Amino acid sequence: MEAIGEKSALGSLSRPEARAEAHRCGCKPPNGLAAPDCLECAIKELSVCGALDPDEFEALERIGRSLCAPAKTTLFEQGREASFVYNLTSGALRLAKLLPDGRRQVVGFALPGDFLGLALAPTHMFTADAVSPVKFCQFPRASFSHLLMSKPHLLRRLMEIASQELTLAQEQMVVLGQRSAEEKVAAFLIGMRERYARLNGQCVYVPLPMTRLDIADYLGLTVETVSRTIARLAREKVFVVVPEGVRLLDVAKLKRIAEA
Amino acid sequence: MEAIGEKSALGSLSRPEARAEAHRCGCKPPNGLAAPDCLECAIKELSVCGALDPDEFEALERIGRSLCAPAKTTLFEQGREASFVYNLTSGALRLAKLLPDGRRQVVGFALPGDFLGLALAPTHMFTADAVSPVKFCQFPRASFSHLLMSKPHLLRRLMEIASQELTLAQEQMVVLGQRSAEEKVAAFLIGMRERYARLNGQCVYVPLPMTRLDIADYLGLTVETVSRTIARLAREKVFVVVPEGVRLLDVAKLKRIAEA
DNA sequence: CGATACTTTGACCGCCCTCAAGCATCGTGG
DNA sequence: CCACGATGCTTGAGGGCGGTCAAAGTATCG
Repeated sequence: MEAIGEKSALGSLSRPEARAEAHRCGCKPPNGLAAPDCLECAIKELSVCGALDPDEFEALERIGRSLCAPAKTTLFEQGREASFVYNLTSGALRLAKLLPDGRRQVVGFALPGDFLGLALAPTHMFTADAVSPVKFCQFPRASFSHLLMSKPHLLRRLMEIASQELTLAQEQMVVLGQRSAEEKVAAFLIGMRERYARLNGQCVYVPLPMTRLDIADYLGLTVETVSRTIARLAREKVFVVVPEGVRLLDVAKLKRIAEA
Repeated sequence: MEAIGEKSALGSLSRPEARAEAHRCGCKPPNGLAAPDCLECAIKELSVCGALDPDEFEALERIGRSLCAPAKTTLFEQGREASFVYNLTSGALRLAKLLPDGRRQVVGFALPGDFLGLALAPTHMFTADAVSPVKFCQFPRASFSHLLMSKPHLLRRLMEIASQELTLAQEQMVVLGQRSAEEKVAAFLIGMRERYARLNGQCVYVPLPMTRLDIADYLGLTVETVSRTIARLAREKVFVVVPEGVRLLDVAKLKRIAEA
């Protein structure tokens, strides 16, 4: 998985295949290379940007760029220098840590509004791959860090997001450490539903842009167990499996399993 | 487990047994009820306070109190209102989340220098119990939060700690999700060793103030498995079990197992 | 259409959990 | 001082959940 454009205008984007991002992700201008239009941004209230004044938006727009990329693009890789911080505006990312022997732990999925770069570390702590076509804003880490110190509002907001993220990580520890396969899958689906509900409103359709393997590596299970568990829950009429997701039939039952 | 002194000068400390904290924890004045002496604090460089100027120390001292408590004291409980934030200066705490059916996930152990209250949430996300006699500083959450906004240095430092904590939580997800029992125990011991090394300097003796059950609930295992795994590693001469901890014999081997 | 990646299903097995019992340590009270 | 109960730790025997291995089915894309 070589990194193309490490020194290109795109930053450290890379893809296993190659080229032709422009028409594949449908961005105009090609690759969506443009200053972000923060005031028009659909998810700004749900994101870091939510805490900003109009003049602060301008400061952000000046240092940032709006980009897009097709599925399977690697935004950045674990261990590499963290040159940028990111804000996802559309699509979904898989955030994963790789072990030397090939095992993988997915530490989260980023959805629109999510901020990447909370770690403030000089290198990335995990790899971020697009599991669907994505749009996102990209800010040079140094500029962003500098902006932080002059805008206590922004820093405070980032701190709130970091602590929210920490709380979520601790919830996930409970899932990984204490729950059965069925409980894990149920908790995952309820979690995804709630996250999409904040974006699109409550809905019985839960999108699952990631693969079964991604889910398995997120829950500390194998693909087979995830597949079997989903199949069983579908057989028990808790939901039906539809392309790219599930349609919930018995939300109460799913919640009961998840919160067991 | 009733909370004594919810409205007392001590804040929300509670213990299953009762009274007599003064001589049992050996604090003078009784209960260690005193303004903290931040400038004299042994672990200030390793803690939040590390980022402060002398005048900022004074501000902290004004709003805070130095306290101590014997083992098994509950500093605060999951779900209760978070009236205070804390800074541990001595001893160790178990931070745990309880499931409705009695299962428990230990989300971490606090050691001297660790800050509690990063979540910035109105209620506590986990229960904090002393696993050994502890000394700590306590700050009213509102005053502390207010101080934060007037001291960008302090906020920035807290943000760094939060992101460090988040990174650690993601590491722990890898341990919980991907590693075998033996790898979990090894990773735990290496982790504890490193944390104590920052406090006391590198040393082959690793203190384990918590019980086997605490370790098990931290690693997503059972007591029996933890006990058996420790016994096996001891049999293989990786370490010897000593009161309140282990003495490492083969650090390299332990690291090899942990990082597998 | 053929290649590739993803998903599902089945059969088997092993790691870790469960259940049970014995042992060590410690604080308490007679 | 020792008896005791409580708490924590260890060890053994057996079973089950989820992992492993294998193969077939399905969708996607060049």
